[in-house]
Amino acid sequence: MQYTYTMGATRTDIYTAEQNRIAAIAKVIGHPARVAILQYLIKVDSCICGEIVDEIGLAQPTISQHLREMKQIGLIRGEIDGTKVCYCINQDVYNEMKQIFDNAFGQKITCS
Amino acid sequence: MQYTYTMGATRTDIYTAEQNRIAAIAKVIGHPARVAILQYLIKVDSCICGEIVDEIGLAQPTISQHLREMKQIGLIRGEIDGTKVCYCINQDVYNEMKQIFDNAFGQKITCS
DNA sequence: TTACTTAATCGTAATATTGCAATATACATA
DNA sequence: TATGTATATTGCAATATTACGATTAAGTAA
Repeated sequence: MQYTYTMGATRTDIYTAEQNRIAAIAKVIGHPARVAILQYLIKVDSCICGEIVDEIGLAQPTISQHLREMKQIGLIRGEIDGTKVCYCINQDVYNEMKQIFDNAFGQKITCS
Repeated sequence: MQYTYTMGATRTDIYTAEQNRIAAIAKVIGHPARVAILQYLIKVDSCICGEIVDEIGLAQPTISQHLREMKQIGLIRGEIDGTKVCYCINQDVYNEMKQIFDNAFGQKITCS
């Protein structure tokens, strides 16, 4: 027998592109380290990777990994400046994220 | 040497309660099946578990598992009605979720 | 009581995520 | 060139998540 799914992995094939996109963005926010990074970037506008490492309190490779995930969905951008990398929020994707929770789910209906 | 972390698990201890709460809510939205369930519940207002199973296209135990996660953060409620369970959105937590992405991250600043 | 319906739970297999040490890379400086 | 600085990558250990078959539990109906 052939399976239409892969054991353990999310079945992205049975959802719409919008549902997968919403989930991908929410998933990135779904870790407190990345919430903290996002809040910090909002506060300071832009900063180098080392500042984020100091701010959050995780090891440098762990922060680097979280930053990569945030970059992959386009939520932040990293600009190389010598040996340093300056990170800032990508306004377009940040706004997309906000729109999702404003509009994508529509207005709330009363629960009976 | 003693470690202050548990290998593989998220270090919730180094974040604020708000950061952990935001992450917990976003994490639940961070799977397309749960996005689809939420959208469906918004559309039909309330329905029994079996309808969700038919709608989404995952096995019944898998849907049951997703529903439990949504219940755990309070996003939905399940009311037993005979052999059936009627699910609906919990307006309070739904609004909290929306507030988070309206207010918690503040207004966007321009990226240099 | 027996059979059916509905949904939750258990058990399991597989992938995904989290975290860090060690290392690699790339630039800067002496 | 050699040393230092800053960040990314690799490798690994451990936990977490996803998915489903089998079973259980609880109500309903014959």
